[in-house]
Amino acid sequence: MSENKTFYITTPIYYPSDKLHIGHSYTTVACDALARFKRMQGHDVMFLTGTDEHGQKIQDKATAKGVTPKQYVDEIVEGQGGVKDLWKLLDISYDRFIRTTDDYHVESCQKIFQTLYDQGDIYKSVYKGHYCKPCESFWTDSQLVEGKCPDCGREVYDAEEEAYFFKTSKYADRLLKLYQENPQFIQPETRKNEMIAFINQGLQDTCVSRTTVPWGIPVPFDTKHTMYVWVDALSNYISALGYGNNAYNDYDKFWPANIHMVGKEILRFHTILWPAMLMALDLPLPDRVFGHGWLLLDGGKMSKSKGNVVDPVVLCDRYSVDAIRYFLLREIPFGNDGIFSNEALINRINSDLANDLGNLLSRTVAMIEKYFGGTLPAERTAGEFDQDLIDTVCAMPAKVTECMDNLLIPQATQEIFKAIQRANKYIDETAPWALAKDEANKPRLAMVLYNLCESLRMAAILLTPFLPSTTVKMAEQLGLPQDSLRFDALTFGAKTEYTVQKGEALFPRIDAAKELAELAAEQEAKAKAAQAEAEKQAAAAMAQDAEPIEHLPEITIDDFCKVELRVAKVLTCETLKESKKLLKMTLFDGERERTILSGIAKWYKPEDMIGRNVGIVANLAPRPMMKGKYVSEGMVMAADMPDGGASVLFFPDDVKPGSGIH
RNA sequence: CGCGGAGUGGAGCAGCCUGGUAGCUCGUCGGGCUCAUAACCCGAAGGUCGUCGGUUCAAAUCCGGCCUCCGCAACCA
Repeated sequence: MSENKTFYITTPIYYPSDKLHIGHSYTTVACDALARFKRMQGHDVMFLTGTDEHGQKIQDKATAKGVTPKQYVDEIVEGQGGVKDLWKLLDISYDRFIRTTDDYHVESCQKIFQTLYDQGDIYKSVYKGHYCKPCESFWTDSQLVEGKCPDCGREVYDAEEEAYFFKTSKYADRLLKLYQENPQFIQPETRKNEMIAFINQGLQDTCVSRTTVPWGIPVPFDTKHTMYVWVDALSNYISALGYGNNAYNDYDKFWPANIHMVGKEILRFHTILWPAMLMALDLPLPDRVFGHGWLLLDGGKMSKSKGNVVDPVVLCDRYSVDAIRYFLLREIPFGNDGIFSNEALINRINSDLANDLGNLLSRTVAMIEKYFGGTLPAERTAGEFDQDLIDTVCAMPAKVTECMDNLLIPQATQEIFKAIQRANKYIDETAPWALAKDEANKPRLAMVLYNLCESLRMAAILLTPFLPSTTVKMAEQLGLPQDSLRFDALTFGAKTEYTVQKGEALFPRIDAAKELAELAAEQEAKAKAAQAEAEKQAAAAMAQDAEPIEHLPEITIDDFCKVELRVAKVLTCETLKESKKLLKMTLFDGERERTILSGIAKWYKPEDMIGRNVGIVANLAPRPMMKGKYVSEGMVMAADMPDGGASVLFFPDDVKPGSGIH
């Protein structure tokens, strides 16, 4: 049992409504490092990733593009630069890739749905919500923005829809017991409290079908319904092993999963709904669910309109795949959010990869070539400082393993770099260049360089799960056979002969100032392009949405001249106790002061108005307002805004009050 | 008072459970070295640990009040 233990790790299945970004890459790279590490430890690993391809949004996107939903997701998943290409680029060693549109998955889902229905865990009821007709979408109370449709901002009305529900509430007690008996089930710990609190609030049953979204797996016994997200998405973790289908036959071998790695936003579904579903199916539960943090940007979240979406492909082209992998694995703290910035990225690459690791290899190999023509002689003499280096390097495997077992990925990388730094210090302590001056010191010099080679070899083995292509280059330069990067070779002294060959720098040092300037320029160009695109789309949307304007009958120039439009300067402006809508202003119209009351108090404060030039209708008959308390002598010109607000027409300060407007 | 988390030298974090000279990485400054990718090594400066109060011989650490920031609050694909 200890031999060939299995290890099953999953990423979330990603929603391919658009290109994946650096956040998705983070999750996947983290799983990849864990999977590779476990494989090297000798575990029989199943590393699953995939895509969640149903739902309204994909249907909409496909329609907009004029293709079928399946064609749309095929392109994003399998097409050029798609999801699979991205994982290839990032050296993701997944064993299986599941698409929720795969036939075998559909088959499994339908069986699971049917089973749950037959045993009464899924039942038919009515889903109450708010419906937006133009968007054809249901919304819950909490989704509404100021009581209106979050997509289009229009009015919604209460509506009911027939739907199937899963009895989540039935499993509340068993879930709480699960958390209590398996403290490691939810990680990190702080999230666990959130989940417990959530359950204690009282669980409601989960809506698991829709009649309004055709792009989904049909409910087998009631085909006007399609499955709504959860059964479809979550069951991928077992359908991919062959549960409920004949495509695979690995369920008994790999289930239950050792780790479901998920983003913190979907942790709840994986720690409440998913175990509840498994309980209902009477299946074993996964060992743990890890909710990792997000990769945030300097200025907040990534958003397309800001033009600051970080594209992993661009970064890999620029800095190499392993540099990006390393940054992601090293920089995001355990379970917390991390911040992505170009500066942090460049600093991390320079200080750890270029200065410490790359330079250590470079100086070691260079010295062996320079002093021994590339091959270390067998005659070597131990000496001062050796033991401390060897102790540090030998302690490294156990420390790294412990970190990885506890999912402390950044700490694991740190342990390796501690040894690398110790090796750099060792060079300073032993000063090989001084030894080289005297032929008598050659055996000592050989030992110093040998110890460095062994340190580098050990580090390379342990770095392989994190930096798979870099360690191959290291092995080449150190003259190690291709298959020597194995955990069973993690013994100091296991390799005795070294013939090295200098190669290119592992990670060329980046000129940070120059690079940042270039990136800033690119970023600006992108933001501009994004803005232009957004404006274009907004204009198109406006044209499409434009409601017919009610035109007034045509008038002559004489009619127009009857209206006296003038510029006036606001002298005073105050709010009125009696009215929330009105601002009372006195204005200078070029010859006298006049009072105007204007219904703009909701959108303008007095200080916004005072001293500004506005356009007024000057010959409007004075009108008593507020029951005759005030008389308004004219009208301030303003445009109607879509939200019902007003935008006042201001003139530049150098326009003389009293100027006519035509 | 809805639930929960966080506030530590310029930046990012650890330490808090199990009170007892405040630690790490980056940055800054000074020095050393020259094998190496202007890299490496050593040293220094810099923090009354958000705030007020309490417990204690002793509090970043335990307890309470307050301020600030951030997650979650139900179906979001």
